Amino acid sequence: MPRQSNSAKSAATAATLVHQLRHFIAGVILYNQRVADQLGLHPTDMQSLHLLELLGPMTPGRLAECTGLTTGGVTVMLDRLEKAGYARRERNPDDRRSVLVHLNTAKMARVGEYYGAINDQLGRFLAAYPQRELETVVRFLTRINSIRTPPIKASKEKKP
Amino acid sequence: MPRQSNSAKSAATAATLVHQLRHFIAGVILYNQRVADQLGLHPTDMQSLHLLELLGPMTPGRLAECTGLTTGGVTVMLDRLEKAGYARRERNPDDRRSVLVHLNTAKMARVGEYYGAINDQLGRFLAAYPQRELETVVRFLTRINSIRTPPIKASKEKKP
DNA sequence: ACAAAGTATCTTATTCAATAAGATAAATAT
DNA sequence: ATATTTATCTTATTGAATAAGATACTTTGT
Repeated sequence: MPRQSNSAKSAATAATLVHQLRHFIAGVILYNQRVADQLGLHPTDMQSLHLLELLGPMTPGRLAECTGLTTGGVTVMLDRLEKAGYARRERNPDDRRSVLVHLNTAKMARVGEYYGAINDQLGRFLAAYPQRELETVVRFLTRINSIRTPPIKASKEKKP
Repeated sequence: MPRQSNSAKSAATAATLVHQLRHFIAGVILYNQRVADQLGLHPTDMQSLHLLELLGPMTPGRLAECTGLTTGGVTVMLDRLEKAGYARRERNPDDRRSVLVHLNTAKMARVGEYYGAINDQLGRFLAAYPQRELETVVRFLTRINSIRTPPIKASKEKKP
């Protein structure tokens, strides 16, 4: 067997990494879908709840950007989430045209229970994992998250 | 500042990791949504294309399991994908009730172009990354992917 | 200070993906 | 052989998301 050059080896590692990452993502998307189903929500709703948890209260407009929905779509989604008690609109002190979406933390705790099984498994997995390696992974993720995501236009191709 | 115990430190690392992971996932979901938009597809369609790429040809039934759709939903999605030339149904040699969904690789290459920008960035990022650390990350992802995902029922809560 | 332009959200009519329930056909079990 | 199970498809229906435009507030330019 011919020995690999360092760069070939590194390319192979990168390819494996991408592959494992894609598997991971596919699994997460399916899991989210299942949880959403259980809660009577849509993947889009789940995504919004996650975003609000991660980034804190934000305007419907920003939520539209972060979910890829139109602002009209966000309006009806918020009506839905508000009616079901997941979130509420509060006036934005900085701009009276605007509104801030806040989560209902009690309700979110209930949502969290649906992630309980996977959280437990993940918790045990991580607790048993070598600290040094976890730190390496954290660094990796943090850096990858800081990559400015790319020049994708938010809108559809127009036919000319 | 009080010094942290090792287990406290490890718990903190785990929490950071989960947080970064959630950010990563939210970003990926948004990106997928954007690409789907561009292609005139739905997130569900994208997910199916990804699954078929990752796992190879499979039956509509398995696709239903992996996407969380009903089999009827898969049927119409496949009609859609087939009409648009992304995939085709071929008879399953092992079971004549059944069918295998194959991707159109030429068309998938075109889909890949929409991931071009991010792939380039990711490629450069990974090429510049220390090989040892990438290997650590690959190991991490591989193990996390092998965790048998959890006891979530595929169906909605019934009201009793 | 005022009008014009810009921005943020909401409204409404419409479209079409997804579901639910059941039909069809083939495989497996009794 | 017949019954049961499994795999996909069909059809009617629902409702999420869009597109286009309305409303309300802010900012900018004169």
